[in-house]
Amino acid sequence: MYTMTTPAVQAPRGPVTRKDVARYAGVSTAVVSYVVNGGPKKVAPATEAKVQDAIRVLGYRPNAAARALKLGSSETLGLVVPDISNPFFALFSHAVEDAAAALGYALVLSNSDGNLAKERRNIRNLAARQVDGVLLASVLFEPDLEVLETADIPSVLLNQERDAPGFNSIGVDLAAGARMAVEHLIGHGHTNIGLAMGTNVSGSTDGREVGWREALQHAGLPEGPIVYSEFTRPGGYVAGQRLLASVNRPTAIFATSDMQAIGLLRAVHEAGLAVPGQIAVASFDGSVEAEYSWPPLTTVEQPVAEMAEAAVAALVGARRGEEPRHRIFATKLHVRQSCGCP
Amino acid sequence: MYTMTTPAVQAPRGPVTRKDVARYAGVSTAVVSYVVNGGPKKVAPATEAKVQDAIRVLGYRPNAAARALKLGSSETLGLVVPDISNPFFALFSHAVEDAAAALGYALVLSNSDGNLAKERRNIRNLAARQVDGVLLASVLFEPDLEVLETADIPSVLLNQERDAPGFNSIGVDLAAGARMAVEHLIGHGHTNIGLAMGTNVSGSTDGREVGWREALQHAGLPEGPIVYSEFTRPGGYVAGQRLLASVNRPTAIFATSDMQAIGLLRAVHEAGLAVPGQIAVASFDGSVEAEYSWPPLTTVEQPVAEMAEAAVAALVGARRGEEPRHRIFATKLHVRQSCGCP
DNA sequence: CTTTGCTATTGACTCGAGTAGATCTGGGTG
DNA sequence: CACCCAGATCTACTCGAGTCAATAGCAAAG
Repeated sequence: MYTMTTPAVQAPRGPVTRKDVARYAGVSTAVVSYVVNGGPKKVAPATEAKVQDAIRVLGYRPNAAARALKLGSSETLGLVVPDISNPFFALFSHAVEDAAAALGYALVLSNSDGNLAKERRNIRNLAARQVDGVLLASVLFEPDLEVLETADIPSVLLNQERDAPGFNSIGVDLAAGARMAVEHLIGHGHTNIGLAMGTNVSGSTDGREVGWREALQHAGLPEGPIVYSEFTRPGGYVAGQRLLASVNRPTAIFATSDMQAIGLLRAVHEAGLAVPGQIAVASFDGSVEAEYSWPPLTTVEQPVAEMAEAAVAALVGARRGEEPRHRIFATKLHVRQSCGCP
Repeated sequence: MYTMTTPAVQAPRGPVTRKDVARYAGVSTAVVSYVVNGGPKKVAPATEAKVQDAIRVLGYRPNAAARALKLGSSETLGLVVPDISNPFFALFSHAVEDAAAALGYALVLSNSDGNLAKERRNIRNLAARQVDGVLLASVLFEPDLEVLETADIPSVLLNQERDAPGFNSIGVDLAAGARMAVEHLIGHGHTNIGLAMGTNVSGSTDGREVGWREALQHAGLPEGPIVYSEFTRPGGYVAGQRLLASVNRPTAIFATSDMQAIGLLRAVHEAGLAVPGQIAVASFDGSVEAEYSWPPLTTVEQPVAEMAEAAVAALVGARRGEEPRHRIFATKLHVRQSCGCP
C-alpha cells in the first residue's frame, strides 16, 4: 500500500525557530546552533546532514535580533551622508555597501540633508540600534563628535582633513589634487584661472582652495577670480554666471566638485561660450556624471572604492581593539576634454 | 565639611542596561520600561522623574536588538535596488528614507548590481535580519517572488507593471507617460521619431515602447527606428550612435530613461549635430541630472516622493493587516529645451 | 480598628540563539 | 568484565527588554 510520508512533526505556524528545527531533526537546539555556525563543538556528519535537511525543509533562518542580542553585535554599519542623491555620495554609498556586505555587514543609510540637527538625530538613532560602527560624512567640517563619543561606537569621519583624536578618519589630499588639476590647466597655457569654491561651514580654508593658490604661486601667476557657492549643480551655475561676469574673465576655471562643474558648464553654454575653446574647465571628485557631461570633464578622481574599503575595515578593526587611524588617499587626474585635451 | 556626592551605585562598565537604570533609580526594571515606552502601566510622577534622571545620568539607550527580539519587529525597512549610484534610484532611496524616518523606521540599503543571485541573497539577508518590510526594485520584470513569499515579509514591488497577487506594487503609467512625451515631439512637427529603448529581462513589451508606438499610430505616423540597449549612460551612448547611423535618421528621439538620454546626447554632440535643431530629444524619469544636461532635457517626471511615501505606507499598513494594493501613479511632462521649446 | 478598593510597583516569565558544563555513548584497554 | 576515555549530544543559563499576574501600600468607608 502507498502511504504518504508525513513529517514526524507538523510544520510550525509563523516564523521557524531553532527549536522547530531541533524537533524536526530529532536533536537538541544546541546541535542546530553548532551546525548553523560551524559551532564551537563538532557534530557527527550524519547528524549534521539531518539538521541541514530540516533547515532546508522548514526554511529556517536564524533570527538576527536574537543573535545580535546574544553576541552584542548587530553586524550592521550605519552611514550618514548629507544627501544620497548627490552622485558622489551615491557612488560612495555603493562602495561602502559592497565593502560591508563582503564582510557580512548590512548598511543602514540616513540622510542629514545638510542639517546639523538631523545629522545628530540620525547618529543617536543609529546608536540606539546598536550598529557596530558609524561612517559619518558630516555636513560640518568640524562635526559634533560628542554624540559619537558618548554613544561609544566605533566611527569613521569621511572627507575630513582635521585629525580628530580618538576617531578614525578617511580623506583625500585635497590640496595636492587641486594643485594637480590647476597645474594641468596652466600646462594648457592659461594664465587667468578662476576658482568656483564650494562653501562649507568650517572657518578654516578648504584644501582645494589652498591647492589652487599653490599651483598659481608656484607658476608665478596672479590669482584669478574666486566665487564661493554651494557644492551643488545650482551652486556651480551661479558661480559660473558670476565668474563669467567678472571684470577680468578667466580663460579657465577650477571647480571644487563635479556637481559645481556641471552647473558651471550650463552657465557657460548659456553664455554661448565654447568649452574648452573659450573657457577651459577642470573639477574635483571623479563621478560618473563628469564623464557624460558635454564636453566630458577633466576631473580629479577620488579613489572611492579604496576609501570605502578602508573605512569599513577601520570599523571592523575597531571592534577588535585596533587603534584609530587617519588615512589620506592620493587622487588621480582623469584627463578628458573640458580642459582642452583632444 | 564639603563632601563629594557619589551616586549610590557605581556607573557600570560597558553598555548601560535597563537593570542599571533600575538600580540607580531604586526601582524595578519594569518601571523603567514603563517610563521609557509610556508603558502599558502608569507610573507615579515622582518615580518617573527619578527614572528619567537615572536615564540621563547613566546615558541609557534601550538595546534595539533586545527590543526587536521581544517585539518581533526591528522598526527597519529593507530596500533592494539594482544600483544606488543610478541617480534615479538615489533619488528614490532618499525619498524612501525620508518617508521611513518620518514613521520611525530605519532603512537598510542593498544593491543587487543587476545580478539576480545577488538580489536573492540580499532579500534573504534582509529576511534574516527581521526587517519589517522590503521594498524591491527588481532587476527582473518578473522578480523572484518565492523568496519573499517564504520569508513571509510584507513587501512592495517597485516599478512593476504586472499585478503580482498577494504583493503590494507601486509603479507609474509608463505607456501614458511615453505617449505624452512622443506626442509633444510630434507637436514640434517631427514625423520621424526614433526610440532608444532600455532592455529588461522580461519577455513582455515595456510600456514605454507601447506608448511610443501608440502616439505614432494615433498621429498616423510611421514607426521610426528602434534601438535596444541598456538603461544606462553607456547604453544610451551606443543607442545614439546607432540611431544616428540608421538609414532614415530620425529628427527626434525618445529615450526611455534620463541616463540613456544623457549618453545619447553625448553621441549627438560627438557627431556635431545640434540639439534640438537637428535632433530633438525627450526622455523618461525626471531626475535632477536631466535638468543640468546640455541642453536641459525635456523629460517625463515620475512622482518619486509620492511613490516612496505610498510604498512605505503600504508596508506599515501590511503590518496592521491591510490588504496588498497595486498603485499606478500618473507622470508629468517636464518641458525644457531638448525637445525644441525655447 | 477592620475591611474594601484602589493604585503603584514588583517578580517572573518570554522572545530566539550561543555556548559552557554535564551527560551519554560506545569502543578499546587492562 | 569492569574501567576509562574521547567524541557526540543535551541541559540549562544568558543576553536585554516587554508585560502580565501578583503584591504592597494606603486612604476612605464601614
